[in-house]
Amino acid sequence: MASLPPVVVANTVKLDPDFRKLSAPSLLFEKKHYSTKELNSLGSESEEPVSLTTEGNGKLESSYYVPILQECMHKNFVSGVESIHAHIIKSGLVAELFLMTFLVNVYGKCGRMGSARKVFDNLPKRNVVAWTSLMSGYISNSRPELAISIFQEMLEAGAYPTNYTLGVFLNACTSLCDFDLAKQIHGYIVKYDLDGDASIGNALCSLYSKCHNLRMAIKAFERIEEKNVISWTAVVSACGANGNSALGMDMFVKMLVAGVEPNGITLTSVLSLCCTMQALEAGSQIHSLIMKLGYDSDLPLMNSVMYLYLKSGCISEAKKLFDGMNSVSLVTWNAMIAGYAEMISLAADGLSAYSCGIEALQIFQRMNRSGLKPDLYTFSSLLSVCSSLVALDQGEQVHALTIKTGFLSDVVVGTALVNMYNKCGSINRASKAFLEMSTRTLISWTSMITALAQHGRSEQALQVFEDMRFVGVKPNKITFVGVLSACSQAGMVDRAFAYYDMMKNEYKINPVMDHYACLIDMFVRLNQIDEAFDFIKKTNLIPNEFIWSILIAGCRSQGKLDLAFHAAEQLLELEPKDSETYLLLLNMYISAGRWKDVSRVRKMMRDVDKIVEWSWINIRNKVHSFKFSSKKHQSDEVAKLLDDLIDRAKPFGYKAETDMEIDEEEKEEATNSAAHRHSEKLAVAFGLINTSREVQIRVMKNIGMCRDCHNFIKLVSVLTSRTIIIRDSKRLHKFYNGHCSCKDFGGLV
DNA sequence: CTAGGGTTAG
Repeated sequence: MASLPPVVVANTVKLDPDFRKLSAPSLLFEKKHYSTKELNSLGSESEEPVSLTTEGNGKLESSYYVPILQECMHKNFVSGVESIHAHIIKSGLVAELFLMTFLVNVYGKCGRMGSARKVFDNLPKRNVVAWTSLMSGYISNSRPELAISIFQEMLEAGAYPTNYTLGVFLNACTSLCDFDLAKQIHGYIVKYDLDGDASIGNALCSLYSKCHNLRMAIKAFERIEEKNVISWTAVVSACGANGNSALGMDMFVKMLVAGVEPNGITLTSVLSLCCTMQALEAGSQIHSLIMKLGYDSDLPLMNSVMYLYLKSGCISEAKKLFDGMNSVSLVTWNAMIAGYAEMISLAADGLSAYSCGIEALQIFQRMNRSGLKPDLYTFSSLLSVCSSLVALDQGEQVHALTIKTGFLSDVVVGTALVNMYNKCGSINRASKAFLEMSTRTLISWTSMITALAQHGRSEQALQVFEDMRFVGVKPNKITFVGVLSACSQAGMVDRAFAYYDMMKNEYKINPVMDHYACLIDMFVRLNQIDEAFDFIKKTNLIPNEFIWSILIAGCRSQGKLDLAFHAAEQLLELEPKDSETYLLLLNMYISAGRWKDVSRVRKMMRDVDKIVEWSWINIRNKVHSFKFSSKKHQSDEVAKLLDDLIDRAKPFGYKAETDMEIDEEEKEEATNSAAHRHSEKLAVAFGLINTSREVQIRVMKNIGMCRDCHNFIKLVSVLTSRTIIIRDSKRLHKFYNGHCSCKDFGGLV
């Protein structure tokens, strides 16, 4: 459905400017509550709903059916609705306008638009509420374009829209992101001064929220004369959706002060704010409020509470909620899987990260056994877990499942697949997954560009970037990080600056630290340290920790130690929060024998959380983890293989460097066993022993690799003729035939 | 009777 011609609304069809008078009377019937048992008995064939019949000739009036239908709708009990519909026909009530109009609404809410349309077509008399219900049904069943054409049909039939109809129409525009169409109606609304109405104002608020105009969304909210709970909810979620959670919280507090009681939907929106703000304290207060207001059986709401606890690391709280739910939905399972997937990156050490990932995969298996079918959210979380664990085998299984369930064609799933293969070190399969996608978003393109750049395929990365521009997709700042890092890897200075200018001038994107880091990294790779410092001076750049680390690595590999120590002092002044940074400095001072500085850095390190070094390797669906350990703690087989490899590496010029983080008294032992101690060496050796020749070794490490291990693994790839992939906290290293895909500039410690 | 919500890839 293309956009509505502008004349239709404003001129051709006459609208009653005072249509607020036309709005329907309020609810005529009191709500009545039925137990689940009663409702279930309605669905069964054998039992007649005689219990509902009271007196007279056994004929029910339409007023009996409305609250029951409402209850069925609320519980999404579709067969109950159908059963009641059958009774309505039997009772000869099909001519009851109010009842049949309500049924249109109920069928729409239950996702049965075919039935809704049938009831609508057989209405004794069409009315604006039925038209509006039909529109609303199509919107909530993901066919907003049909809502627009129903609106046109309605106008052509000569019916007047009400404030509700215009609100619903705006919602259709919001779902379609058809802001031009919305503008036409908005013009009409402004002309007749209708934006003080809640139905219209609420819809305007959501509309502006969807087009990322928070200022206008708030303005629309403020213009509503009688703000109701929906208005407040709309503005709270508008703040959340546009990255201003704190303002959303303020709004929620204002709502409470104004004496408007939040409902389940409001509380869900507020919890989502707590989630993004990591506000566990506020979140648990909301949890109490939920219990107090009696919303503790609202499943979507409890899903949000559970997700907040998961994201805040309160696993036991989340599990308690999960186990306490008497029914769970797909969203519940998805939230659990996503929660554990998220925890991987927050985990303090390798082992707990790994167990979070395994937990996520096991939850998925339990979900499968419970008979629920996964959806795109399930798949994107699962693929992210496989990426984090560098679990190619499991990733392939998930890939197979996406084909089986038909979700492979989903753009989010396709992109997640590209990332999974990339992070598992298989750029070829990542490219294949990308090429097989039927539609691609900016994020898909950016993922592919970044993946190619990470694997050192700069020309291909830039080609994909040009293809992306050719098909009319507008790059953003993250795309340019990928582009600039491709140029940096290949040392293409001219092209790097051409793209840098393109970013600033053609796309009006202001450079951020990551862009500067790429350019500085490029100079460093070309051994142009002075140019790097010139660039910093020229742009008045205040380097961050990451940029200083790049500069230090460059100075060291060029033997410009004075400059390296100068940079190191600058870095120390930033008081890094990251113990890896201190390790780099410590390592430098140790190798220079500057023991005074060593103890100074050690003192500073005490205030920083110490990182435990971990590596793990996934072999035949089983994960083996290794930590920094001395020779006597290793298995004989691993120690023997490492000894052998070190001996064979020596003729190629390998010399074990002094270990980095050791105590003075350990210094003596360290020199001899340094090469044995780092976890990635142990994991690689274990992998070599336990896999066949054609299998690639995939190791994951929680902090950056050191230079010694990097040199050593390069030689191992020659000595054993194997491909070895190590993904550390900074990047992916793919070792093959004595070379690494990072071209030795992986920000090595 | 018609409006507002949760899990989402770089």
